[in-house]
Amino acid sequence: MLDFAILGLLMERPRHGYELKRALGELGFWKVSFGSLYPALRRLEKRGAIEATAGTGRRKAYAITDHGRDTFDTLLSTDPEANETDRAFQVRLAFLGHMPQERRVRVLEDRRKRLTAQLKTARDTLVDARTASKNPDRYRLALMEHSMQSTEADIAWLDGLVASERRAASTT
Amino acid sequence: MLDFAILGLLMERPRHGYELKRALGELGFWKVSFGSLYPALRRLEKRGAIEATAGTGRRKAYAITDHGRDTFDTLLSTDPEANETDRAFQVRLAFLGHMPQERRVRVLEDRRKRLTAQLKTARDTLVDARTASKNPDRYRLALMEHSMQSTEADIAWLDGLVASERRAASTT
DNA sequence: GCTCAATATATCGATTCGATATAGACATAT
DNA sequence: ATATGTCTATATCGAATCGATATATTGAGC
Repeated sequence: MLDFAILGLLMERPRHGYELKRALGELGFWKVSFGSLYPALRRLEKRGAIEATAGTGRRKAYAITDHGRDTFDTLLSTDPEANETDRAFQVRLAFLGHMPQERRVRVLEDRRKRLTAQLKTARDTLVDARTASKNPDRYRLALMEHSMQSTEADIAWLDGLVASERRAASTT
Repeated sequence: MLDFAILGLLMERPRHGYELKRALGELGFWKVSFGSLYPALRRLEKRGAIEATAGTGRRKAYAITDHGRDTFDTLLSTDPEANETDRAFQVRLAFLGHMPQERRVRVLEDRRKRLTAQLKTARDTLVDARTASKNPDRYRLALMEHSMQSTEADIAWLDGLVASERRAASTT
C-alpha cells in the first residue's frame, strides 16, 4: 500500500525520501515511519519501478520509471477487496485524479456501500450490547457510538464528493 | 498495545481468543487480525500475565493472573508519549473505567490539547498548500479537509465526555 | 448420515512501526 | 572563525501487526 502511495506521489514529480514522508503525512491519515519508507524505496528500486539520482547533499531524488507508471496504473484500476482498509481507500482517493472521470463516481459509491453496511452492523452490535443485560462499560459504549458517528460523517463526506464529481462531469 | 487491550478485556472475565477478537472489533476502531492476536496471547502467557484453561471443544479460555493485573494497572497509569497513536488512545479510553475518577478528566483534556495542536498544524499546512501556487490536487485537498473535520469532531466528542465526566463527579 | 456455514486455533511471510544512530546544512551566538 | 544547536535527511534494527491460508470442530438444515 505504501508502494502504491509512493508511486502516486512520484507520478507528479521526483521527490526524495523525507519529502515523500512529509507529503504523505500532510494528507492527515497516515504518519508513515522511516522504518517503512526507506525499505519501501529499496523494494521499488529493486523492482525497477523507481530510480534514484543524486540530489543536493545526502539527498537522493527518486523518479518513477515507465515500468513504475505501468505498476501504478494497474494498482489504481484494480478494484479493491471487500475488506479494504480505511487507509487503503484514502490512498486510492488521493490519486483518484489519475483515474478516468467516468470511473471515479463508481469508486466513491462502492465505498459508500461498504460504509453503509459497516454502519448497519455496528448499529446492531450496539443495540445488542445495550440490551442483552450485559451491563456494558460506559467508555466502551461511547467508543462504539463515536465510531458510528465517524462512519456517518464519512458517508456524508463521500456524498459531497460524489455530488461535486457529478457537477464536474456535467460541465465537461 | 494489543497486550494492554487483551489484559483490559480479561480484567472483566475470562475469554477465549476468538471472543477477544470479536470484542475488540466491536469497539469499531480496530479489526485485529489472527496473526496479531494469537502470538500476543503466547507472549502474555509466557510472561505469566494470563493463563489458559481448557474450554468447550478446541477452545482455550484465557484468564488474567495477579501479575497480569499489576501489568495492566501499570500500563493504565503510565501517561502516554506525546506521539500517542489514535488507536493507543482509544484503547486506553476503552478501559478508562478502571482509572480513579479524578484522573479521567485529565486524560481526556490532555488528549484534547494534542488534537487541538494537531488541528492547528493541519490548518497551516492546508493554507500553505492552497496558496503557494502549488496547484494542489483536488482529491488530496479534500482528504486534508476531511481529516481536519474528523479531528474537529473528535474534539467535540471529547468535550462531551469531559462534560459528562464532570457531571458524574459532582453527583458522587 | 451428509453437507454447508460458522466457529475457533494456528502459522507463515511480508509489511509496518517505533526507536535510535549518524551526519550534513544552516542559522546565530560568542 | 568557530562553537552550538536545530532542522533536514538517510539508514537500520527488532518487534508488532497484517493478510492470507490451513485445518479442525460444532451445529443447523436437509
